[in-house]
Amino acid sequence: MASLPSVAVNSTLKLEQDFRKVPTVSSAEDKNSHISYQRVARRSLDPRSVDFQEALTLLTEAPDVESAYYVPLLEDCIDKRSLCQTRVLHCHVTKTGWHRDLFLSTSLINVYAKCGAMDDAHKLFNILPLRNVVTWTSLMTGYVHNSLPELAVKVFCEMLEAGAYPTNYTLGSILSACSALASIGLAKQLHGYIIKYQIENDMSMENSLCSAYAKCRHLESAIKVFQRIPEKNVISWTIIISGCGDNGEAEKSLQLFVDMLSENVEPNDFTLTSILSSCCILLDLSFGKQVQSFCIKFGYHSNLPIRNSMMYLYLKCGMLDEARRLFDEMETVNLITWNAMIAGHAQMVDLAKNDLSAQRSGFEALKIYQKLNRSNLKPDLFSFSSALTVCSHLTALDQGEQIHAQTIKTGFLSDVVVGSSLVNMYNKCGSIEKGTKAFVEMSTRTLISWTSMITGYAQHGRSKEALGLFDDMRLAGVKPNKVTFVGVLSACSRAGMVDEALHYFEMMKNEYKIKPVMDHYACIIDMFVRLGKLEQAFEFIKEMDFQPNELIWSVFIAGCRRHGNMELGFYAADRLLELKPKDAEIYISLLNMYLSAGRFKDVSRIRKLMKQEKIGKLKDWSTISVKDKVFSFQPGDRLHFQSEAIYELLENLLEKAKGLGYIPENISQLVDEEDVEQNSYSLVHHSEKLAVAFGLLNTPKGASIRVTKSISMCKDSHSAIKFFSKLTQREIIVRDSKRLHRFMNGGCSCGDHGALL
DNA sequence: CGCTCATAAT
Repeated sequence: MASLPSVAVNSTLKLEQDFRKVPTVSSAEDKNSHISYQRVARRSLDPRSVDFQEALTLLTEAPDVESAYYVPLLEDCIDKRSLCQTRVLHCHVTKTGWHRDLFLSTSLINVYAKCGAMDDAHKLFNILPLRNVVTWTSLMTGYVHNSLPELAVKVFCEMLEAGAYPTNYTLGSILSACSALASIGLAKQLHGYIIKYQIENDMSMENSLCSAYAKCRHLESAIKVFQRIPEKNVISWTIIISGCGDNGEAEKSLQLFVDMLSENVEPNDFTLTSILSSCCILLDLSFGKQVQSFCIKFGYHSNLPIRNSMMYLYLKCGMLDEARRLFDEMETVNLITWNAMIAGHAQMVDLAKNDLSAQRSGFEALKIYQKLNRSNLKPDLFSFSSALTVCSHLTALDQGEQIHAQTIKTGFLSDVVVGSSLVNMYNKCGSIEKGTKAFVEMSTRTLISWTSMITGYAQHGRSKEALGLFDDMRLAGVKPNKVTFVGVLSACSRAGMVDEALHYFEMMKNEYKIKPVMDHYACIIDMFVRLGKLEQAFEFIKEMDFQPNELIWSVFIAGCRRHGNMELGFYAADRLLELKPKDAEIYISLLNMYLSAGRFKDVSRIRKLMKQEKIGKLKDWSTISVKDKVFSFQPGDRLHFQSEAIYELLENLLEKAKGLGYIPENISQLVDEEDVEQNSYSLVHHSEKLAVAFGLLNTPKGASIRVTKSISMCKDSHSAIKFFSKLTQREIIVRDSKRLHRFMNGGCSCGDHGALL
């Protein structure tokens, strides 16, 4: 090549100083003056030497410029993701006439795409007098990377119509659009093109094809493609490992990881995070720990995604302290770290409802969420939906409302998942009105949103609204699933709508081909039981395709007690005991049944069984949150600092309630013998009464009281709190292990069939 | 010449 023009030489001289600062210059590259100039030009873009504008000036003045000279400038635009600078460069290219160069135009499309400016990219594409397959592919890739896979497909079709032949690059790009769209039809078509156009077997493209099948949930096809890749690289393995994990074959993905190692393919950070994600699915901490040592061995120990995944694995396995240790050790964290911590603590609330420490981890989740807010990161839809889910479990309406406000401010409210979490939160916190409002204001609704609202109405005893919404949902073209039908059937059950219930039950089976599960039967049986139609309930139990479970018998027995059909009750009790239940609540309810029937032989039989089966004590506790602090109460609790005031208020209220017709029931039935010994009979109150009294004392007049309780409310507390709501003119919400109770003005939303014990 | 492949969470 001809010697460099004087101006360029000057710039070389100027830049040599910079070369001295940068020691890594390969002599091989220097032999080629072409590349050397590129290096110079690239160096010239270093902000320490010459700015971008100056580099452009150099190029303007330089003779014999080749299009490749622009490469460093193009790269600089990509590095900086600077749309502004890209436009300047584009102008320059146009002015100097280089825009006629296909290489440069294609590169510019690519740069615009990398800057996220697909409008500019496509405009430029439209005015090009000439296009080749690379130009088309660049535009398509731009759409894929900017999360517009539909448009990528559109461009692909236009390209075929224009008569251009796709290459392996084109197919690779469009296959990743296909992955994003998860469209199996498209995947198969593209696979067909590969064969039809005899596109050269290229490992990248085969990887993309494998990934597309996996993302379309056609794991078998993905595995076939994978097996046929002659030279599998680490990416091929990573695709199939994560594909198995995503498609319910987590064990298989662990096996593949082992296979990969035995074929001497070294995993990278992507592989290791994928495999840790599979460990999360399987809750396989021991495999996870082995992977952890791999991470150290291969030098990924401080890799953030890996640390996040490892931390999440500990969280998933319930080892919160270990996870916290990892969290504290991290010098850098990202939003995913925070979200994993929030979600990890949030799931604990779900796991064991009868465990106070699990409840505490819910509050810990909210604390972490608040810390995130004080950090330099901003919560996203994952943070919001997890935090809202926690609020719904904890009946923490105040915190939930604060988060609602934040979702509005940040614009995340429009997200369907956030919207659904919000609806769910309000409904679970006992505010069906706010839940409805949030639901109505959603711009789009998914199956989950509809189901959540239908279930909300059903839980609040608003059967008509629940069924009306179910019709709306079907009109909107959303297909109900089995969870939706649990909501629908429980709405019918609550309202005693026998014909409707049976109609929907048949609809579910015939029209939607959903096989009824235990919860569906439980709704129907509960309905007959509520109506006192025990024989019909019993017939239904006998007709079921499978053995009734503990829930079915419990519901049935509660009905037998209520309606005084003890013969059926005793029969059902024996069937229930055959299932060897582990739930203390079940035994207590049987004890109560035999006690009230005066069958003391059976009482001692049950007590003996409880010892045999090692059934622990009934763990009754309630929590209430006041001003962001959580207070928990146990039955007969006198340890609390406000004990005296609480008991005084309770006695006072109970006295007044008696005047209005409250009849205390023998609550000693529910308390274990030890407890009775420790406290005199009349002073033992169940935890929810104490929590409600505490709430009345510590919240402003007229404020709602929200309590969560570990087990079902008993009839006595239920009746008492109804009177409390009338006497104090307060709304009192108690979420127990089975139901939502909203007490207002002497009534309860559960329709008085809620107390099982 | 330039354009393609994969990861962590609700």
